[in-house]
Amino acid sequence: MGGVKAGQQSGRAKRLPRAERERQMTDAAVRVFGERGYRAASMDEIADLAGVSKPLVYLYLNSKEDLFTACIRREAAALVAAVRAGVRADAPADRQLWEGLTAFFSHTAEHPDGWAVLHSHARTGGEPFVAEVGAMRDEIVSFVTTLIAAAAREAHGDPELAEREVAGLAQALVGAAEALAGWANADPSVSAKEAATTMMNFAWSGLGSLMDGQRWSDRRP
Amino acid sequence: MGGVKAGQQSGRAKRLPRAERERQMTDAAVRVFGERGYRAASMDEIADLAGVSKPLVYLYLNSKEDLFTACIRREAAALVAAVRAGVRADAPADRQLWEGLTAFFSHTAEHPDGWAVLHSHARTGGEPFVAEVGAMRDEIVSFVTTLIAAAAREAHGDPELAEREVAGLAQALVGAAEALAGWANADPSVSAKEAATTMMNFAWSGLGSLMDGQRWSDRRP
Amino acid sequence: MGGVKAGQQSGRAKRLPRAERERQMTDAAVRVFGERGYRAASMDEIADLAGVSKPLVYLYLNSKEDLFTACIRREAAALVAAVRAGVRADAPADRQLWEGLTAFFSHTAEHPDGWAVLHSHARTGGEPFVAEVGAMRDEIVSFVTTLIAAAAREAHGDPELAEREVAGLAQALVGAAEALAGWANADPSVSAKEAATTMMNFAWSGLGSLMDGQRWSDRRP
Amino acid sequence: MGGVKAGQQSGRAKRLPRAERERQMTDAAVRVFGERGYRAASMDEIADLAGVSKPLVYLYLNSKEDLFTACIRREAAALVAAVRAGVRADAPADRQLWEGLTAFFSHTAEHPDGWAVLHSHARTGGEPFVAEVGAMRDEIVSFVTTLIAAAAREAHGDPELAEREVAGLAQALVGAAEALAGWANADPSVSAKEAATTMMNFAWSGLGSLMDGQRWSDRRP
DNA sequence: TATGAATGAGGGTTCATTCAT
DNA sequence: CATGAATGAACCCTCATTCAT
Repeated sequence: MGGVKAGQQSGRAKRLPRAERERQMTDAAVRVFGERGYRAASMDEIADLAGVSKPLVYLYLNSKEDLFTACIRREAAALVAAVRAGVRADAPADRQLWEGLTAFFSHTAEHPDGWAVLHSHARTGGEPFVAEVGAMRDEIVSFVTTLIAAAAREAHGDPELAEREVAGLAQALVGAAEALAGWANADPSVSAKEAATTMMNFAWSGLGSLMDGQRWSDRRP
Repeated sequence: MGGVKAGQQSGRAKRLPRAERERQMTDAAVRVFGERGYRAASMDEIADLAGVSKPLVYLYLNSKEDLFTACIRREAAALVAAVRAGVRADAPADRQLWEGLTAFFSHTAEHPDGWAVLHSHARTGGEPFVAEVGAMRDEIVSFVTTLIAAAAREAHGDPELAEREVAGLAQALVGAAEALAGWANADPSVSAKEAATTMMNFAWSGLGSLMDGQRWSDRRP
Repeated sequence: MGGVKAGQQSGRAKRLPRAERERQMTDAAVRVFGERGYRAASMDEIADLAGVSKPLVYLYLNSKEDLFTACIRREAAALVAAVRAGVRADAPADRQLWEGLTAFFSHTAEHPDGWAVLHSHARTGGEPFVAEVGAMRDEIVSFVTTLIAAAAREAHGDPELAEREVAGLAQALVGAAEALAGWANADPSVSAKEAATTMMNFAWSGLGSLMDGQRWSDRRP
Repeated sequence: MGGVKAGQQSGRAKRLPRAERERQMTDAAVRVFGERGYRAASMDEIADLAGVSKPLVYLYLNSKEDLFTACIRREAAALVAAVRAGVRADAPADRQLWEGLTAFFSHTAEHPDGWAVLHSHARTGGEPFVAEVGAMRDEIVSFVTTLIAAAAREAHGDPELAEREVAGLAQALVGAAEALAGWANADPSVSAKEAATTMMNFAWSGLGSLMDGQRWSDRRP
């Protein structure tokens, strides 16, 4: 069943500059952490997959915790960069949101292990990792919030959204996107664009209604 | 560091009927699994917190895997029951949805460890556990889907929602609700009703627009 | 694979006189010890197969070691009794030996677990058990020795067998018989009489030659 | 009680090449398995006697089962090699048999733990081990059979031994030899040559009679 | 007579980590 | 730069045995 293939454990590894070796190791680590989770991953498997000996991993990356942190940082940075790169700053806000979502779904689909590290595993490994991934989430939430505010100004001039309301909305939005990412990645026939469009359909008109001052009420007219 | 306080490890545990001991053990297990995750949880800590010796845990619950499965089943059943109990079947669909969401947010807020087991940990522990929570999730998704369909019929007669579209929407909705649960539980000042209302505001009008045939489009008019 | 079927673990066991309960337990113990060996056998399985609770086993048989000892004693006594019963004291010595062998092969074939306890397991469980089964072996060896001596007197008047020589012969004889028992029991088409006849063919003429003073020599004529 | 003296458990073990450490470990394992049996032996004791930590044993030998199998293989190979080395191929068949027996008794006397592993313990540890020793036993039986056949041709031209008869004889012979080995090893005053001679006296003339067509019969003339 | 409830002790196995070369 | 050799600590699990009814 799902297994990580063995690395090239052929004798002595060729000498390489440190930066590249570190990249190899982090690559391997992301794969193993992504497939197994933090606790279930073993440094043995990581070193083996990277094609180096365990002491070298410790020499460069210091400890399992540090290695995992490095994975989180790298994958988070890559995801944020991908989203940023996918957005044209001069486009209208809704278009920017759609582009960002598309980039998000594309990137997570192409880097499932990295996404698993961020989404599934970093949140179950205890405080230090949660904080690490929280930083990225905040960055994305803030980006989305900016877009929503921009859209609100574009379309309505005076958005009647309280700050607390926005916070909840952002959580819901990001959570919905994350769930959709899982769904889209599990079914290869779902493209990133399709997922992004579903999100827009789901969220955009709701946001619009909110900005128009409409609220759902449990008291019927 | 988050820690579970030690149980009464004083001498021999008082004799109790099996059913009650089993409940104690499962209680402890939910707490430890919820705080640490499946792999990081130790049977020693669970036994200690339950105030019994490890062999008794094994005698009654058989293995770590079985114990975790038992936790998942119990917490899933409790959550589903809470949601069902919170809904008045004769209310309008949107009201039912709001009631269900309120019950959902209430229950997860009152049972954070159980919710962590279901939401965070069961999904990272490998196939058997994923299947176990999947069943619950399906049950909830199906419940939500029914409500949406009912609302669509009530309000629009002829919902133009393709099946694939509904699948994506359900994922997004449930994902949003789960994310909101995390947010609401982290901030005690957010009540379950507030979270439910946020969800309704976010989702209900969007669903309405969809049912009216409106779609977001990346081509501007 | 080889497994011991579960006993009647139906609720509370009926009250029985102690002697019979002890027999049930020893029966079960012989079966489990025979199949698994001393260390691998578990008191749980024995109690279960006997259809009683574990404390009762301890109440009657005291400990695992005592229980195993009781098994050895019982099976050894049964085997010796079977061999004695199979021999007519007024027959010629060779006939007596054949009858004894036949009884031996019959009994071991009919009680494979008991035989396994004596032959395979009692000898690997450390000093106390070895001594126990050694007593039986000595008894049989002494019986055989008597027969050989009788035969020698019958046929030759003056047996030229040194005592040490007899000791080695007896070991070889009994070892051969034990090995044949394993062979015969493994193949159901081999009857006890056939095995006994093989033994006689193998051993009797050799003994005869010895008693006639013939010896094998490594110096060729 | 028979005990294995503690190894040098002082601090960190000196660095040694893997092959040598493996040999040390297997040596220790043979001793402990030989004295205690498979189940009763503990990896702790083996590691301690080998003067290394338990993880190293697992790193090199993989598991208790694999370690036991390695012991069986090594001791079986050594025994077979010793017997082969003791036999001059150009000697007459009976002389060859005597030489083989002498080598057999010598080797088992010098390696009592190895012999205990093969004879006593490998046969009670379940299928995998039984198969492993079975191979060796077959090799020896086949060797002996060849010798008997050769002797038969040398002396009698036309041996009238049915195949089934030979099978039984081989079992008896090997069983007798094994029993004699136990007897000889228990009494240090019995030399290997003496044991071998006893076997020849016991078996050779009997075989000769058989090949001459004589059979024991339970019907007296 | 008989048992359900409970445990101390130990066994096999794995893992993150370090030392010495 | 890179590794083979080595381990302390912990974990899951089982077992013989006892206590209280």
